Amino acid sequence: MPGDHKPKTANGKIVRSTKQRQAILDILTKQQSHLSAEEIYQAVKITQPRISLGTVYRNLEILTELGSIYRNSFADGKARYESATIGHHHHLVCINCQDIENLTACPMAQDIGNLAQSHDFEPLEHYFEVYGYCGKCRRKD
Amino acid sequence: MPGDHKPKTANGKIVRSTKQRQAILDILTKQQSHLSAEEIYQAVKITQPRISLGTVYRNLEILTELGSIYRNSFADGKARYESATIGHHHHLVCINCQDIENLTACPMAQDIGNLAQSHDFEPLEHYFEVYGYCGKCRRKD
DNA sequence: TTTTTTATCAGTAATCATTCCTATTAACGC
DNA sequence: GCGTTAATAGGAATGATTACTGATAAAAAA
Ligand SMILES: [Mn+2]
Ligand SMILES: [Mn+2]
Ligand SMILES: [Zn+2]
Ligand SMILES: [Zn+2]
Repeated sequence: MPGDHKPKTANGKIVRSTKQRQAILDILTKQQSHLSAEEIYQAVKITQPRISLGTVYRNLEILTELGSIYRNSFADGKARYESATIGHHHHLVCINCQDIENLTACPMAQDIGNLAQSHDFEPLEHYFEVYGYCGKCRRKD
Repeated sequence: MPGDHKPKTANGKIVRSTKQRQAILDILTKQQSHLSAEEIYQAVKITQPRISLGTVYRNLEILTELGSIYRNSFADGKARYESATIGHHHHLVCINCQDIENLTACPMAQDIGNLAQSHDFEPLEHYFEVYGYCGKCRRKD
């Protein structure tokens, strides 16, 4: 089958299937939340007690490159990961309870998508995050 | 004059006027670029040779709180600061030459602004960044 | 002006997320 | 199974940011 290659990363190396990488992907697929590297590390240790934090970081990078997961960096300066099965979306972040809600609407689908022409810019990726108070926290105040 | 208060931070402390803080604000006002804390530190050392990096960080936090400057955290995980005199805007980031261009258009001014109602969410701040290739780098390729 | 108060300072240590290093392990094509 | 080499565990190193501490200097009070 021409064109049917093994998955490769940007550096050209063939990506092997390992228990550690599969366990990380499983957690993100089942939990459908926005987990930090440390949180993923704690969760995956249940089934893979000997896994190291470095392995978690390396696999999160590979899985992001493969398009299996999304990496999002939020205002607190730490990255959070989620399964890509849900598809492209954005985020509403509560500054009180830290809860992160997905937002299906995308600004690039609107007139802002025209910025490429007017600014001579070729967009590849984009991020849109809204910070504020979620319904629960608003009612507590 | 009722209502004419001294500037205060969130914790209620009066904000004093110091050479160090003024020098940091001057650099961001004159350069009108997106500088990291380290870059600001190097620039301010010219006029304030004894300033410390900790002082730079503390003042960037205070100036952000006062609304005099904007803090933006980009995908590389480090914060960059700019004068707030230009007003609210967003960013086009070139992934080749790292140049950051301002984008006046704002997604919140479009239909996405309605998300507050449909998601029971009270938006306070938001960030929109587009990553891709600027005109210069696109023509080199 | 002189004194008092205390926000801010310089210097430095500590923290936190992330990346790098190296010897060892294990996936997978043959 | 065997050999190649991607991937791993463990730990050290890095880089950005924050916290601590005694000294300094803006405001405020006297
Ligand atoms: Mn999400
Ligand atoms: Mn800007
Ligand atoms: Zn989008
Ligand atoms: Zn906006």
